[in-house]
Amino acid sequence: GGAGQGDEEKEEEEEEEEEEWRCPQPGREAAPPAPTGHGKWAPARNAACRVVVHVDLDCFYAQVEMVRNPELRDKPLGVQQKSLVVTSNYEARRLGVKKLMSVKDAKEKCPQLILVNGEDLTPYREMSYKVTGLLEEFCPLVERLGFDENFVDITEIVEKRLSQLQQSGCSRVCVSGHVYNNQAIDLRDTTHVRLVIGSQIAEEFREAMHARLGLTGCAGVACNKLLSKLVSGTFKPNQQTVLLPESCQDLMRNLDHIQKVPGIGYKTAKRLETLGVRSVCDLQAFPSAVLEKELGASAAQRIQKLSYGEDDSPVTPSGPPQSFSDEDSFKKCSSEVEVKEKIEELLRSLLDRVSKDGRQPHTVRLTIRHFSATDRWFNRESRQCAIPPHLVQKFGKESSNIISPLIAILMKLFRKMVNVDLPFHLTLLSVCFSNLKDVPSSKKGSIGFYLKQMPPTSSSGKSVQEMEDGSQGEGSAS
DNA sequence: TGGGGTTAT
DNA sequence: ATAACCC
Repeated sequence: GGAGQGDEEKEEEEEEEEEEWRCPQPGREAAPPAPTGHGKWAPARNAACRVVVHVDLDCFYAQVEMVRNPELRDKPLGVQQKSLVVTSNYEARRLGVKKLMSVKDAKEKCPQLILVNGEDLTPYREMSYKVTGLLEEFCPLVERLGFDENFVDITEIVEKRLSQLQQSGCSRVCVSGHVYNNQAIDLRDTTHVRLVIGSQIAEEFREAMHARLGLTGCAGVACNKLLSKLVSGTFKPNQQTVLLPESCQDLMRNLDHIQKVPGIGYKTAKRLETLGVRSVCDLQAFPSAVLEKELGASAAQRIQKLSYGEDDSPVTPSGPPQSFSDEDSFKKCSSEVEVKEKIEELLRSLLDRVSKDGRQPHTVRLTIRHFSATDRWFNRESRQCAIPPHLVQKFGKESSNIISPLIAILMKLFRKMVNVDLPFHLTLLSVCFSNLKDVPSSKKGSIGFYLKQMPPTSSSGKSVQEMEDGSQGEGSAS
């Protein structure tokens, strides 16, 4: 369904920023009290919609630094990685510090700027997962996007509250926060009602984040991920906005460039420009057949639907991370010894993270970037390989010397990419563990595990022997 | 111009 | 293994 196409007749109602609404008068075209399984005669606008919230933390790294050190609260603050200010707080933004500004420019614009180093992402990563975890307490369908954004599919919570409301005969529902375009709410429209309830839940999310974690952020509420994400940015620090379907086209056409559409990145935007497609309107009106020849049928259909605000992609629960990586960039690295030292440093912190996670990676990858005066991106190369099983087993364990065999593997991967007999000039090294698997429960070979986890079966009661058998290959390292 | 992540091909 | 996308 074209979300914004069906312009049903609806009466104008009085509305303000925070509204109160009465239920439909009995006798007028009242919405049937059917949560989802309505009959075939129900008007199309009563079809159940998804309700998706996009939660977007305000200037995340800077906020985390301010939570860690409240003295920074009211001062202009920037988070620095190498020669860049990657994020700043609103005080600094007021004084002209923009996202991803060079330290040089930022200091010129704002000499009082306080800078903290943010190259170690550990505090941000930890806070990020606290936010996701908090949202997961409300509802299991939480998808992460980067460290500072989450999508939550709250359709089920909304349905539950809707039927509670209907059963209790409650006649008032109040929107929380802004309504995009200041559009009038029609409470006879169950989609409106669902989204209004969604706005209340979004408010609860933000209240919980502030009360429990001290964080502020924006939220957008809409019928799909695309729209919720786009609408969350309409009122910016620490506010929320709900999009009603009738304003969908407005939202999409207000985007000044196609690259603002999430899912249309740098490359496709460039290719579309070649075709003369610059605005969202251009993309909507562009002949599908031509677009499919240029981008392939799949991508073409997907992005053209995106241009109409249509997005049926589900909120996919992220769960634990699929990979752990650690990287470092630098001006120059040109000897094998240097490479080995850098790799070892990356490896140490990675192994720490992996062992805290508890799962075992089965793949390791090394990525490098060669120096290039022009075009700093694109020239990354990587090689990966399976981690030999005998090393995989050593992952959760303390003390075992897993680090030197891993360095050996990574140096082999390095030599697959770089002929060390020739001069080289690297500007980045990255190590990534992936293909993470839960450690098989039959092989959790630590003493502590057996002492604590003795299961109810009688056969496992004689585990003193099993413990010694089972720990032969693994526990011996300690 | 950071230091991360994901999915598709 | 790379290329695209996201932050």
